Amino acid sequence: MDPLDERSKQILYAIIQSYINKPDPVGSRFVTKKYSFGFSPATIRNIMADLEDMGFLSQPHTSAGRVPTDKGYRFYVNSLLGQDRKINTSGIETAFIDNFSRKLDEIKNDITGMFSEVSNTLSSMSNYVGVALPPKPEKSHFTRIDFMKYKSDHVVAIILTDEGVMKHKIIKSDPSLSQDDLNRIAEYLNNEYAGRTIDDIKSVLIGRMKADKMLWDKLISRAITLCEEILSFSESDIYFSGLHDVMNLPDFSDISRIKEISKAIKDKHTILRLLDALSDNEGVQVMIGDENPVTELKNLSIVTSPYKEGDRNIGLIALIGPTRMDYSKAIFMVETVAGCISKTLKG
Amino acid sequence: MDPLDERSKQILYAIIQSYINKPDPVGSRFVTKKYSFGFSPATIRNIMADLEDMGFLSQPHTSAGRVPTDKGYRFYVNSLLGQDRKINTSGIETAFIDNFSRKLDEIKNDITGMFSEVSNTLSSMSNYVGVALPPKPEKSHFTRIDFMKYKSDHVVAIILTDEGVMKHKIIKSDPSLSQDDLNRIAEYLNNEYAGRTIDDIKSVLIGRMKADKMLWDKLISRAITLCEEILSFSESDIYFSGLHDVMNLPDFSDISRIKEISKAIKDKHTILRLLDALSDNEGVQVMIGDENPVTELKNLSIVTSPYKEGDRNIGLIALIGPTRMDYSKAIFMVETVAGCISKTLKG
DNA sequence: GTTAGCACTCTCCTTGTTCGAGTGCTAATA
DNA sequence: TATTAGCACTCGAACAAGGAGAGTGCTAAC
Repeated sequence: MDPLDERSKQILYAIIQSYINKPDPVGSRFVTKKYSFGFSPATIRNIMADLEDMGFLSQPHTSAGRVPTDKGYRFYVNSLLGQDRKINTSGIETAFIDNFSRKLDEIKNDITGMFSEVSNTLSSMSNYVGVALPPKPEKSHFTRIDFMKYKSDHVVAIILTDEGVMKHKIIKSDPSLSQDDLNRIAEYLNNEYAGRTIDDIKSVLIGRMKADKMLWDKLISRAITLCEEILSFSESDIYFSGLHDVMNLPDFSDISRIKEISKAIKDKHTILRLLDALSDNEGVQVMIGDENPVTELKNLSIVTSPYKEGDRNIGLIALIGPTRMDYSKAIFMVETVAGCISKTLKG
Repeated sequence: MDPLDERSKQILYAIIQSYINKPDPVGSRFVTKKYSFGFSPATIRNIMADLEDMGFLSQPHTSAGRVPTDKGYRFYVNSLLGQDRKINTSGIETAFIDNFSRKLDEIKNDITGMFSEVSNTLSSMSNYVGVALPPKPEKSHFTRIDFMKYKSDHVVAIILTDEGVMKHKIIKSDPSLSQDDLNRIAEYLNNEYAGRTIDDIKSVLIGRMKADKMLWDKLISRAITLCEEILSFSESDIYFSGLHDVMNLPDFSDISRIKEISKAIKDKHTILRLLDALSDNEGVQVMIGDENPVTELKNLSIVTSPYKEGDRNIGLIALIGPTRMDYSKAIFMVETVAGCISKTLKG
């Protein structure tokens, strides 16, 4: 299957690592000097030519060195993912991670603050764009709901979930609903449905509530209308940060590349959909350049990992950067930060 | 006071308008051609040299045309602000404004959505960075508070205000406080303090609550602790948008300029403080380049206007762009959008 | 299979040149 | 006295030419 012999692999690996380290096309002479393979430049040249034929490398122009292709990065990432990543080789200090973990714990009651902190940390540590998707309310366990009357013909609904995710919503409602009525509806919901996921409640239980109608008559029918509106959440939140830092990377010294990435994160919907689709998979995932289904991201790479509550994936974080990404560091960071979040949500 | 004669003013005005329209240094020949003042280029040159001596214009290099200085723009803006702006000269269609106004009305119950819509509209219409500051909760009128017990040792507090701004907060609390206790505290607060501004409650009433202590004994003392924590809001929200669109302006064709503006809006705190300081002033305000107290904004201009609820300024919107801004359009937009918001909040 | 040697290619940088736009100054003009 | 025409001058943008440097592919020798 894999037509690469060991030597070619080592050289390819070395070239990619060197290029990630410094974005200059890598020449045969450089390889022999920097890494002591014990071959002359001419030999390396032959191998490099082969690697180019196989699509792992490419030449910007005839007399330049070689540059990895997406396929080359894929090889590199695959061998990284095959390695044992328990050892921190990313250059990120463990003290920093501990510190971050402690900080998360302090602010875990403020889900907004927590996830903006997460994306900030991701980006500032990596110099790539940090992305954080908070737990989706639909997948969370319903803990409690409360209603408040507001301005006679509106109702404020507040939903609490296990992870502390809270949604509030102001809804126009029948003015004849009194605060007492609302309290009764809330009590009913809290008693009957606590512990279920919102998705459950939405799909299955609204049907059942309709069946309960005989019990509660017209109050319940109003409650149903209310709930249907409340449980239809608008699009999830998503936190980005680090566009500014990314501009300092040599990969984005060209203004059109900045426009590219800024366009990609500008319309959140696209990325949201993409990440949503990934959120059920396990472990770190890497999408390199062209592998990306979204046009706007064809020149970028995404490293992403879900985080868990117990054994359910409930959300996701990611790093977006140039295809010439420090994948080793990015993978380590994303894995570590996801681990911190899972730990915080558990504790 | 003003050493400019009418003729010089007209020429200066024309030069600035031309430069705003197209960022090429304006030469004497061009002025004579484009605007028919009836003088030869030589005469115009003399006047331009005078204007340069007075600091209204500057030359990028000896043989280039002239470019407005900050002082020049200030002259331009002052004469704009002196004009009657009731007439829409900005090229923005009234149909669009009506549409926007209607849209605002639809989503006025969702303060987050509303203000992100505001900043989006500002930016997409102008191609500058749109900024929106939602009403500060501290200045809002307290309408209602509610508490919910959460995970035995936490309390969720929800505060509603007149403008519908709602803050929720999860607070660690004494586990012995029962939901009943919480309800009684809430009832007390709702009865006693509805209608006051949060600032009021914070500064004056917490003192009074302490005096009430005899009445309610230890429950109230707990309530006080709770309230103190609840009413200390974190920094206000601020919505930015349009960094992406700004990149298409010729003023930001240089990457370092993009970094500049992106840095400026990256740390929200600075701009927040700046705008906060302006929010008590009446009407549109323009800060041009150097006039700006914040270093990061020395090369940018800000056009801003407060919006009202009744006759109180409760929040603020702004446009940030290059000093070569279409001030006429920007002023019109900011004024109009602020008007729409005020109208929506009233209705 | 590996290596040395060599001609070749391509980019980057520097230098020189031209062209055009626009200026400032001076002397002539109304 | 204000305005204008004329002219020499300056500067930047655009283009061309040439050399340096890095790296390649190919061939023949080891």
